[in-house]
Amino acid sequence: MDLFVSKYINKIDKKGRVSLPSSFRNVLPKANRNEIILYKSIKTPSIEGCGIGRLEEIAKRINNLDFFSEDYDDFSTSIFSEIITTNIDKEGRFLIPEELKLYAGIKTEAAFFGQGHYFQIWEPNKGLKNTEDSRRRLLKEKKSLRMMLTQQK
Amino acid sequence: MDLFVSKYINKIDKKGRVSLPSSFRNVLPKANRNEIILYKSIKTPSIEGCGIGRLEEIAKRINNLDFFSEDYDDFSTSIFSEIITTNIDKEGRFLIPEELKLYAGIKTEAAFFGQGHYFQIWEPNKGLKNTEDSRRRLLKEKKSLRMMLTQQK
DNA sequence: TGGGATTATATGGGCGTCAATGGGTATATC
DNA sequence: GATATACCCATTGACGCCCATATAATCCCA
Repeated sequence: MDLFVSKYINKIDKKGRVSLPSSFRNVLPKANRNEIILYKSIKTPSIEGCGIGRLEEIAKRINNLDFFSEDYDDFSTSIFSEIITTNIDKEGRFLIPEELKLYAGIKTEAAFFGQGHYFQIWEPNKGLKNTEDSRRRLLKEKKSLRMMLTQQK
Repeated sequence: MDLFVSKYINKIDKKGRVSLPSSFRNVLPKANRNEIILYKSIKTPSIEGCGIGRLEEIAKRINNLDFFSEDYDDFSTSIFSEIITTNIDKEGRFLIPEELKLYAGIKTEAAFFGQGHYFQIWEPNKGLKNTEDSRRRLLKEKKSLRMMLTQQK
């Protein structure tokens, strides 16, 4: 499985360490299994994360923008300076930077939600509520959801 | 990781020394890990820096501008003639030239912002405000910051 | 197939190393 | 000699590495 799926709630210890769920670790490429990137989610009070391979793709994309445009600086600043790389120790744990914990309201526990090619980290209660809300919103759009799920090809 | 990412705020001591963040030092090629170049940012009151290897890349960027335009001379002059090389000591610290400190309004603390292939040094408050402004511009103009971050391939 | 043995995961804690910072002193530049 | 800069050493706190334990999952064999 090469996608981040399922959800897990792990504890943050006194040193601030938290285990990246084992199944998430296995999604990371063997070459860079000890480093991930984290950044503030744009739409929600949560942290998003993924392997560093993605960072190179992002860099490439930004490089294609006009270097002397204002957009270039805006993207470059909003992305590169806001992305945080963090190391995963031998036991599969990492540190969530204080600023990101504040942003997500995380204190003693972190809820990991697989999102396919990336994952989100939430304060557990907020995360669960967000899941319910998402589902509720989807069901309201019953028709389109059914189409999406059952449509062939 | 071969990109400048994240942000750090370091102190400038009485002698004017400031630590280049460890993760930034690691981006510099092992061959020239004790030397960086600094220059005034064209668009913002900040200092930009990178390894000396990037000089060629900067030259290329400028060359892509219309040679006969006013911009060409302006960029060429304001960047190349203003580039300053500075050495990094054994502890990873360097001196920010007085002229550049003045330009950026830096006094006792320097904020380092990763920008991918280069980095910026700001007076901390100005730098943080700039980050907010950048993000606000992107979101308001619906430029797809989210796409940039999550898009596949 | 049941139950003990082995392995993996999440978690806790000790300790050495490194990064950031401060300061003394030698060397150099003028 | 005065100022600036590089090298050396010291301190502090954070982080990485190592080891240990508990619980859960898996395996293995009679």
